[in-house]
Amino acid sequence: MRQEKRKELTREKILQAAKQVFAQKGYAGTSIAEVVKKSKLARGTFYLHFQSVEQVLNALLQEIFIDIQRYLTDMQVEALDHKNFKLQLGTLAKSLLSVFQNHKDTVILLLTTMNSEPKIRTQTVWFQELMQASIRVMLDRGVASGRLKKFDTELMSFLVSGGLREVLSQWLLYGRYNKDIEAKVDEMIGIYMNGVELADQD
Amino acid sequence: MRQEKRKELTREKILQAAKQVFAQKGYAGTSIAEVVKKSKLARGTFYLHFQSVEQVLNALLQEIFIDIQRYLTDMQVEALDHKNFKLQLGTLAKSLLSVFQNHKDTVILLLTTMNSEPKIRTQTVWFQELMQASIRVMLDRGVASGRLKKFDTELMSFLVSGGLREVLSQWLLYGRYNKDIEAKVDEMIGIYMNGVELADQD
Amino acid sequence: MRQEKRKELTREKILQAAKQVFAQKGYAGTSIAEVVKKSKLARGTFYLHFQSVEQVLNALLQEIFIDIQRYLTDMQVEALDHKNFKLQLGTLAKSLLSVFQNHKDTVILLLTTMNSEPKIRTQTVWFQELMQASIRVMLDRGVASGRLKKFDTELMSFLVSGGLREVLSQWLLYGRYNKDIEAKVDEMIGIYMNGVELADQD
Amino acid sequence: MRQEKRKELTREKILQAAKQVFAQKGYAGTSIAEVVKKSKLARGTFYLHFQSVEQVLNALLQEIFIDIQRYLTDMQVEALDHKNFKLQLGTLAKSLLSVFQNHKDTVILLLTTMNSEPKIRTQTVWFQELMQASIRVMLDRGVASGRLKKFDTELMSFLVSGGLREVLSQWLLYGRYNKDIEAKVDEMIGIYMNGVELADQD
DNA sequence: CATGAATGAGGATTCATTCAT
DNA sequence: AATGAATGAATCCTCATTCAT
Repeated sequence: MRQEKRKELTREKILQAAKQVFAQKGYAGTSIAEVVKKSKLARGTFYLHFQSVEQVLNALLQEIFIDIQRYLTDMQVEALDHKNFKLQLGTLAKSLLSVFQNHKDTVILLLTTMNSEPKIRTQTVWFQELMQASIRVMLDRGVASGRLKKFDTELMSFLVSGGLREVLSQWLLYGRYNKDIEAKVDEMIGIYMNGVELADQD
Repeated sequence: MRQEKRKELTREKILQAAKQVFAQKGYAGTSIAEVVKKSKLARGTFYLHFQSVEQVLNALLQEIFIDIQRYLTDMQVEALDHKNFKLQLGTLAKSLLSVFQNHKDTVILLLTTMNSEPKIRTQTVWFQELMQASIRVMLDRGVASGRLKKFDTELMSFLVSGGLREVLSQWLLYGRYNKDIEAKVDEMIGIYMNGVELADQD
Repeated sequence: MRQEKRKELTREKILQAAKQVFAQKGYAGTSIAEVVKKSKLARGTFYLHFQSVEQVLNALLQEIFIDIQRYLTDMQVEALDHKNFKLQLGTLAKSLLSVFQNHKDTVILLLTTMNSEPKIRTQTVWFQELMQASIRVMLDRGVASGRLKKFDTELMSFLVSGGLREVLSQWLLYGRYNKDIEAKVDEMIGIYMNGVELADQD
Repeated sequence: MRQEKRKELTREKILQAAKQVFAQKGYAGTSIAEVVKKSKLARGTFYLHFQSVEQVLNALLQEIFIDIQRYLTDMQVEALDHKNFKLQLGTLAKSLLSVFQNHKDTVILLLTTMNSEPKIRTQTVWFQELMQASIRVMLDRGVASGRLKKFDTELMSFLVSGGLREVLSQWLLYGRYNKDIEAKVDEMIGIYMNGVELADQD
């Protein structure tokens, strides 16, 4: 019983060490050797828990996956039941932000590995697809309920997920919007909802 | 003179070989050894032209850089001189697309290396920043001239560049929109200009 | 008492697992790790019974050693007491064969480890030496009793043991003589006794 | 041109180093690391010439293969053309011995790897098969020409090759017959030809 | 007695880089 | 300018062995 605990602890040490090395050198620049060194465990111990750096990355991403999925699922379900569409949207977006902030290191890892090397891509596409699917479902419901114009919701899901990703990068990677990120969310929603063109235009 | 020509030719062989290996294994998975092997040149020859894989990547990106910059500069300069704002925008966007298509392999390389490992990031941020700056300048002029609402043009530049990147990825990486990419561009502009919300909403 | 039984059972599990791995990968290719894995016991348990793969090999060979020795001893003792030398020889050889067949896996192990790597050689020479000594004793008695020509019985013991080993290999390793092995034994005796040359030769 | 020479020299260094390590530790006990160490070359250099210890073994065995094959082929061709069968046989056997003596180290290697681990076996069976086939052809011709009795020549080829191998082992591995090996060859032929049983036996 | 997590030495393999030709 | 053999550092990975439970 105690032994299992110890094993779990060692595994956690590896994950934490990997997270640090990933942050420093990036995923591609991370060797098992370095993770081992940072973890202060023996070389062989690594292989008792993982078979490759890839598997460690997976384990780290999995941690965030569940949280994200829960929030996105909630968004879909509730999104349509209320009158104030935009307000609702803002609330949900902000709670999603808090998930990201709780897993800040992992999200950075996700942002920097997404869409990169072919080998890694497979491990991160689920995130993109989950985001896009969630957004699209919301949009489809918006269209069906008459709140939104009829337009290509798939294209829109790409625009929104791409925009979100970029803003997220600016926030977590480059430290922009550190304080007023929530205000920016409302502004984003405004832009997507009503556009940037002045109405009295030809 | 003959020798210079020969040297240039060898350099080109390396670049072409590297492009192929990048496409197959991704940037991080590419070793000098493999580029050399694909180029059918001698190991030592590589070092007469480049000092690292990183430099090869740079050389490849540089090729596209000039073209992109020219187009973006054109966009800025001309964007305001005409009445039909949206039409103008579409035209410019489409010509930018053709640049991307001409350098398809390199753009894919750019898409998969952007925002990734710290070491590589430095070599690709210029692209993002150039795009965002260009977009922002256009938006600022639009605001100044009264065509666009007053809003955070920096935020908008992030949204647009992120959205564009995602659509570009879907197009070049995953083969979506292979035929109707131009139609989609107009749709994107429509969304950003007028939003997706139906006007008569409470 | 219960515990001793249990211990013996565990030891047997290890031996059986090792036998299988030996058959698959050969002695040199066998690691403790693999034996442990096949035995489904814990890594540490192995060391309670053996200290190395070498010791396991020894234990396996020992099993066959006693049986072989008994038969060979019998051969020596009885070989001279009867008139019909060749018939007697055949009978003894065939009973030896049945010993080999009962320990088929172990004999294969013996055949493939004999005369190989220096470290292993020491564990298998006893077999060769036992065989050769037994044969030689028989031959010496044959010479002494006037049944056999006077010749180098040591050399002959090498020829016979070598020949036997090869036929054994063909039988157990390569599946030849699966059915008529006993007939072949008589043929072998005939050859060694009377040679292959036609008598009326110059 | 000079460079090729150098490469060949390095290859030879590796082969010589390997030969020494094989002799000391046996094939199975030989690691690339040790061969490299003994050769005083860099670790990476090994891989420019061979991919595994197995390949080195092959290269060493190949050297002897050609010589052996030539002698054995000669034996077959000439064996029947002369009257004095036994004398002829002795002469050929002795010249084969000189081949073995010239490649003493490699023959020892061959003797200790033959019939051993499955992986290695494939690389040495050719030797056994070549020997047995050569012997059998000779025997078949002897039978056909009426010099030899009608018997199972395949079985006999096993007996002779096995016997030879054992005598060879005694000679090269254990240092027996260092001086009178040639006399022993004649004795062996005598035994195989005429048997050991005294003629006036029932 | 049995377990299995942890260890770290050692061997395999790759790779960027140098240098004599 | 081009070649490619050689280098050795760095990484990957396995294995025998220990030890607390």
